[in-house]
Formats: sequence, C-alpha cells, structure tokens
Amino acid sequence: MFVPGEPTILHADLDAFYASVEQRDDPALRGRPVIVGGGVVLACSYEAKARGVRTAMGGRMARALCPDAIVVSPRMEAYSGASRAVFSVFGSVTPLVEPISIDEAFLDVSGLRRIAGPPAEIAARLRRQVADDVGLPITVGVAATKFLAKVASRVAKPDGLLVVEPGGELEFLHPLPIEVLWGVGEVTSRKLRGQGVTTVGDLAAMGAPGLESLLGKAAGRHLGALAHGRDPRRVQVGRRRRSIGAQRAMGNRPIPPERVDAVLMGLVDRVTRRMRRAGRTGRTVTLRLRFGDFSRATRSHTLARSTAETDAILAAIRLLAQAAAPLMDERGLTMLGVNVGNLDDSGGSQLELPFAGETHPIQLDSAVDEVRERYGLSAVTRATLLGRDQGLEMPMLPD
DNA sequence: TCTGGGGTCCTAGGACCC
DNA sequence: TCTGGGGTCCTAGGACCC
Repeated sequence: MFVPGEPTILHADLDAFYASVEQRDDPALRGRPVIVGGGVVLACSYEAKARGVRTAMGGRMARALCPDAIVVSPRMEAYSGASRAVFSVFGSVTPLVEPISIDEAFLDVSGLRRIAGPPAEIAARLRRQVADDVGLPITVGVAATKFLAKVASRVAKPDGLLVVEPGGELEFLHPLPIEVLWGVGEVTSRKLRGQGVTTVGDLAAMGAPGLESLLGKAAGRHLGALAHGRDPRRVQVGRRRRSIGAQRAMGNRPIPPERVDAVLMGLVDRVTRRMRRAGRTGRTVTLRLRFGDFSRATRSHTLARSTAETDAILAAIRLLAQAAAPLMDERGLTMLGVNVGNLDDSGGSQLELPFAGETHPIQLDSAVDEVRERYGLSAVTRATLLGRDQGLEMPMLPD
C-alpha cells in the first residue's frame, strides 16, 4: 500500500543542456533547430526535437529530418563550466545535493520550510536563479520520492515546474507509459508490451510473482515497487564514481591491427591521467571491444594492488588485448575501450610535479621534503615516481 | 540511420576458503 | 572415502541511463 508523503525532493534537470548552452552563447542560434555533434546527435534543441531529431540518432538521419538544422561541434569546457555554475546554485539552496549527471541532480529540501518556504516556492526560485545567473532553462519536478520527482520533471519539460501533491501520486503515475519507469529500456519495454502491459497502472496490477518471473528478481521487484509509488532511496550526498573509462570508436570502419596498440596507449593515458587528477586508484582493468556486427565483448583482469600508474595499467591492457586478438581478427574491430573499476580512494588529494628531463629517485625525495615543509610531516602518505611524462604523483592526506 | 562517450547495476558460473 | 552449506571474489555479459 502506498503511503503519501510530503513532496520535499526536487529533481532539477537542465533542458536540452548542450544545445541550450550553444543557444545562450550564440544569439543567432536562438529559436532555431540546433544539433550538437556531427556523427551522432549528442544533444538537440527543442526546435530540432519538434522535427523528430533525437539524442543518439545518426547524423545523417537527423539532417534528413531537419535539413535547416544548425550543426555545431561540442564544446565540452563550456558545458562543464555551465554545469559548475548551475551546481553552485543548487548548493546555495541546500547542501543535500546528489548529482546524477552533468545536467541533473536531486535536492532534498525537507528541512527548509521554516527558512525558505514550501518546496514549490523553493523550486520556483531555483528555476529563476538558474535562468538569471547562468542563462539556462531548467525543469524541476517536486515529489515525495526520487522516482516521482524524476517523472514529474520529465512530464513538465521543457522549462517547467510540476509538484506531485500528496495523495495524488498514483493518480499521476498510473496513466503514464511504462517507459517512464527507471529501468525500462528497449528490451524490458518489449517484454512488458508483449504481455499487454503498457501503462504503469497495468504494471502495478501485475503482481510480484509474474513480474519477477518475466524480468528477474531484482528488476521485477524494483519496478513493482516503483509502479506502486514506493521508493525509499534517500538523497545521497558525496557519492563517488566507481569506475573511470575512455573509449574510441571509428564509425563503421574497422581499426587496423597495427593501430590497436597506439589507440590503447592513448586510452590508457587518458584514463590514468583522469584517475590521478581525481585522486583515485583502481584494481580491475577492463578491455572493451565492439565489432563490425555491433556485437560486444569485454576482457578484464584484477591486479594485486590498486594503482593509477600508466605503465601498470597499460601492461595489463596489453595482455588482455593479446588474448583477444583472435576475436578482433574474426569479427572486425570497430571500437576499443579501457575501463578501470574497483576504485579505491588513494587517500585524498594529490599533487603532480612535472619535471623537465629525466626523473630520478633523489628528485622524488627532495620533492617529498618540499611538500612536507609546506604542509606538515603527515601531508605525504605515498610518493610514486611515474616516469618522464607523468612526473610525480603524491597522494596527500585529506584536509 | 546504422550507432558517441561517459557511466551504473545485475546475473551467473567458477574458484576458493572455512 | 566421501562430502554440506555458506560466503567472497573474479570474470563475462547484458540492460539501462544521460
């Protein structure tokens, strides 16, 4: 049975984020169909969506649907800058912010009624402030649970605000198509529709045993609960990433065998740099492959110790690639990816000191001394010599 | 229309340990 | 000589999300 609760969770979601940033920065793009990305559509403005263009669609089809669209290359720095500005607005509303991606987050405003007014007012102010400070449209859903708040923002898009009032949750939820449920993608949708289940209400009426036998235990249980409006998940602050990866696709052209090692070196370098910058180390190294027929494969290996060192991770990736070579020959390789998971903290922030010329253990020692002089003896927990390109990495104690 | 790059979580089998 | 039940970790694959 569903127990209605106070709508105190906000789901804030920027509208057509990349495309909106482009329209903000170039007045000539405003009011016009804008597509970000060339080969595939990374994002598109609502004017383009109205013509049938969708995220992840092939560029050729997008241009066919909307020949007058303006296609722009992505500017990732502009988007992360805009994202930081928006999250700083979130942070001014409440410290209880759970980021979900570059352009959306949950906010828990349950304790703020006395000082900031009811959630609906907080949400309206938040939207105004993002518009005024950052110049971007944002939609906010407000409800008693994360899931309902997320559905509310989806229904309210674009540039909207929707509060799911207590007691009205199921009335709001049950007429909606099953695809609004988090966890219903193409495959699950097909399975459910095959059973005549098309709305969330249908799914709620289905009962746990049928659902679990159709979709598996965890997924069945999860979706059954959501369909009844049950979602006990709290807004979590300070969640950390569990894996870091990079990949490289070559369209439908195969990657020649003699290029594989060079691509892998580039990917490993990208991943390990990002790991060191984030102060993370990892143990499980995964090689991801995609082939001409769009089948996929992964090969992974777990190292004895957690690391962010380029050499150690590259060595593991090379062994995996060697073992997978027959597969690549057979099916024609079109994508290579490198992932490091099983992420640990390496114990705080870290410092990279680039050296010109050869690195040497003595330089490491003097660098450690220098850091200790500046920040105290306990500042350096570990120092690693990473080789000429990487300089020094020194995980520091948290501050 | 063939399909980018970054992630999360779940399942299932096998190895290994107690 | 044969053998239980429970737990953890690792690997591979798959669905899904933005």
